[in-house]
Amino acid sequence: MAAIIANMLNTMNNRETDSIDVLLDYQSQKLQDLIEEVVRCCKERTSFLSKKFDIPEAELRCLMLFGEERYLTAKGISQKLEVAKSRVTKIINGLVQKSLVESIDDPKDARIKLIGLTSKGQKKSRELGDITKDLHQKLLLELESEQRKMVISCLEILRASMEAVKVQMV
Amino acid sequence: MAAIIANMLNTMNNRETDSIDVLLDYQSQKLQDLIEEVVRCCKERTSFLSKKFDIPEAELRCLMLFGEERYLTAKGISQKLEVAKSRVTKIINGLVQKSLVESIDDPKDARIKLIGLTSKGQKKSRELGDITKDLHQKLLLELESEQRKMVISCLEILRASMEAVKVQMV
DNA sequence: GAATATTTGTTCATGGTATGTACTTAGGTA
DNA sequence: TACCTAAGTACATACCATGAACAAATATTC
Repeated sequence: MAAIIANMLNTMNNRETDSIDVLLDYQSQKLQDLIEEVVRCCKERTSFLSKKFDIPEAELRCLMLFGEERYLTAKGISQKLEVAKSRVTKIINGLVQKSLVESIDDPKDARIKLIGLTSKGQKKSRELGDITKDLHQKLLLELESEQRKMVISCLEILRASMEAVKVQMV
Repeated sequence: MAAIIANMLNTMNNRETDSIDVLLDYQSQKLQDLIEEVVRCCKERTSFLSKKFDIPEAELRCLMLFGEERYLTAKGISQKLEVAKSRVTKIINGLVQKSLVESIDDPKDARIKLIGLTSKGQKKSRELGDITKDLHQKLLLELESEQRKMVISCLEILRASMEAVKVQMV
């Protein structure tokens, strides 16, 4: 069906009155399907890692937040993860119970708890980061050098357009 | 920081011994970030629609399954949605309570219930589909004609590569 | 044709994701 | 000191999703 339309479009050579609309219809459907599949594939990946490590997805996400920073606060984590503060409490509790993270009192402000990775947590975090990086490198190695650059710049264009549409949506 | 590395890479002209690895490192990080942002943007969109229609995301997804088909079975929905059968029961219950969907007994097989959209459900489904289509068209209209084709073919390449990596992962 | 197996859908227990409100405690400010 | 704001927690609620156990109907096999 899609092939038929594609052929139609080719033979029409994009010169007819509504061929532009037909083309746009076809392309937007294609775009929708492709994005959906990419998203699905990412969801599969995170779910796979969650099962592999036997750690809930939200906790994994939290674990990956400690990039260079030694300590994070619950509030900071809440902002980076884009979830409510109360959600962070639960996530941290899970990680503390697994001894991946520990919280100490801020010496200057007793309201604040500093959350830091334990050595076990650091190991897991590094391991997880390595797997993710490896996965993306493998993905790039599927491509020719020129394709890599093109795919990345196309994603950049796509992201910018999505942002632009989001803004004008309101 | 990324800009520094990018400049470094340009001046090196990709000829040094490890420049390929450095480039790959840079590109894989970039790829990871871009994909993450695209995924986040999609999640925002579905969450936005769910709030706008006051219908849970899973139910919206289900609503969009009735493309041309008059009736779907719970099993069919389960496969299309890629969720457990028991989940479908809940989703259908929600949609029935909102009078968006109704289930009738299959005349040939008493085990099977045929799920079909009510007229209200058809309206919602069409409305939802129109919004989604409009969104993707707006996105494409942000781009030049040539860019559109390129972004779509790049997404196709990306999807294929993700699939290839997934397969070799096991 | 009766016994057995399979298919369809439901219920229930469980666990993960996420929010918002109310609350406690601690710091800042007037 | 009295008041306000900030940080974190507890709790109620709702949604997402699975798997096991089950009931009813249909298929298969002998």
